[in-house]
Amino acid sequence: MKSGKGKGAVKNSRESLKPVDDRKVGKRKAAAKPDRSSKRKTKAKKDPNKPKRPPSAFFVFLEEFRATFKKENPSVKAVSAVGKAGGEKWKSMTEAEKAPYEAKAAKRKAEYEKLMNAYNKKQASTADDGDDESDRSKSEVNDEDEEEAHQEEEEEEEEEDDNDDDEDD
DNA sequence: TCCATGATTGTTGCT
DNA sequence: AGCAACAATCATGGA
Repeated sequence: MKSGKGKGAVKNSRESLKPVDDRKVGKRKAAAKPDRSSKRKTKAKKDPNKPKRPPSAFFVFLEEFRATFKKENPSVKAVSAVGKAGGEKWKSMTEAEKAPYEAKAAKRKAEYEKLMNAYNKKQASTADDGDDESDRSKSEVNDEDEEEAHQEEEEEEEEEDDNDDDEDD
């Protein structure tokens, strides 16, 4: 299935020349904030209900990749090893392969929005703390009754039509 | 003892 | 419209 659907777009994705762009990010990790008060993750204020960001397709793929990678490399210890390997492979994968991951990521995002809604409500409900009143928008949610339409399964299966006579790069 | 960092890319949120 | 920070992971190091 490696051929998959060339789609003609396969010609590109040759940026493998450079393992990493100049992004380097340097300090993108977690806002080096000398706030030891926080338990973990450097930040993470005291928002128990604050939904974390939905994992991108790459992260979804990474979750599975980590298992596989570790399985083949049980000796691996550095997280960067999986990150590099995963990133490299991710770039190697075609959009068709990333599609299922993106689909899951998209779903994850939908849940995130839902959680965000509930979180907003909670915030509005407990808008008691006087930490900062600057944030007054709050979205003005519709008070009570928010439970509705939870399970919204919409599996849009992307049929993978294998075009064998596709040119393999 | 315990938190932060490292490395990947994507996505979200704020300005 | 663009930039910045954060999402998981896990061993290791620094304080």
